[in-house]
Amino acid sequence: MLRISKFTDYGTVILALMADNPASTHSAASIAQQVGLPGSTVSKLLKMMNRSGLLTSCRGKQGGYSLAKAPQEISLADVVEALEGPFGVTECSRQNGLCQLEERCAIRHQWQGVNGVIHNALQQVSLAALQQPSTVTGAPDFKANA
Amino acid sequence: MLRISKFTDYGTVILALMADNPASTHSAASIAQQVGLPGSTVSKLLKMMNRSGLLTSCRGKQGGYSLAKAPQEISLADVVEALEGPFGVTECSRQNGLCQLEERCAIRHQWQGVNGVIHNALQQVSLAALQQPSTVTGAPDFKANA
DNA sequence: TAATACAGTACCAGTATAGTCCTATATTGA
DNA sequence: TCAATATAGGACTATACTGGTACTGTATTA
Repeated sequence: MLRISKFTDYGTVILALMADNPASTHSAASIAQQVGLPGSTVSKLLKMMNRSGLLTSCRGKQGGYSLAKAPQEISLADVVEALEGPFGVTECSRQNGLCQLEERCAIRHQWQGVNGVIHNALQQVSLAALQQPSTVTGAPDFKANA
Repeated sequence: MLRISKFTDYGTVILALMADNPASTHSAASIAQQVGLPGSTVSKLLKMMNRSGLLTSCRGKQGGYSLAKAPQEISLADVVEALEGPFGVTECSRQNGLCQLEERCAIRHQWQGVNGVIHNALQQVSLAALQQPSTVTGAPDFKANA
């Protein structure tokens, strides 16, 4: 299924919330309360995004998580890769050698092109853009060069 | 995971093969032999794509499957929808009422925008384009209207 | 030193995926 | 009419992934 996981979806919701106050630190509990998700789930997500470098963390009283970069500098592609691993809409666009059809596949390069277009689309949407009423629009631009 | 299923991947390979000879009928067995996939799997895929209206079928001797439309008129979006159901990269862009966060989600409309961009990208790649050496390129066009 | 909050990991249930198999039905040609 | 071919429609299985929970450990602060 061409769909992001719920975790990634939740991740973007959490990050968008944090982007409202990029300077302050947010505890897992307070985030969970605000987005309406189980604390354990939110905590797991925050840990994953911290390990991927999207967040910074601080333990102890007054501890919590903060954005590691400015909201303008974190894209949806970053979030997807942080929570789902290397980007790739097909087996072959993720890593060579995974697909049994690789040798005889006639359309591998075309899928890799599509992969790039979708990746690009996600890269162009930042956390800052997510906060705007309706930021994402327009159609991709394709060229038939043959 | 933002990835098409193997079935969808196989489906595009099969359709691209059929698009080489759009006029003739292809039996499941001959297709399986050519693409190097198990006959039962190919047969299942062909049945699904037939039911979705991408193919037409004919039983009996000399029977088989043919493309229901010209290769130019079948897009990757059509194939994805035929084999994976309604298009949607998030729960909320697939159908209303599926996501528990729907009420309080601040970024739902932005994701729906991203969904549209990706759908558009897939719609612009036809089976005919898949046959070309390197057809898909370019970056999507975004507008920040706020 | 106790409370707070993150770090890491293991675990479980539910669901999706990929693949196989079996029976039924339609078509064709001898 | 009969037999061979080929699709139609399922049921079924094993595996992997997903989403969610729980538990133990560690760092920070008052």
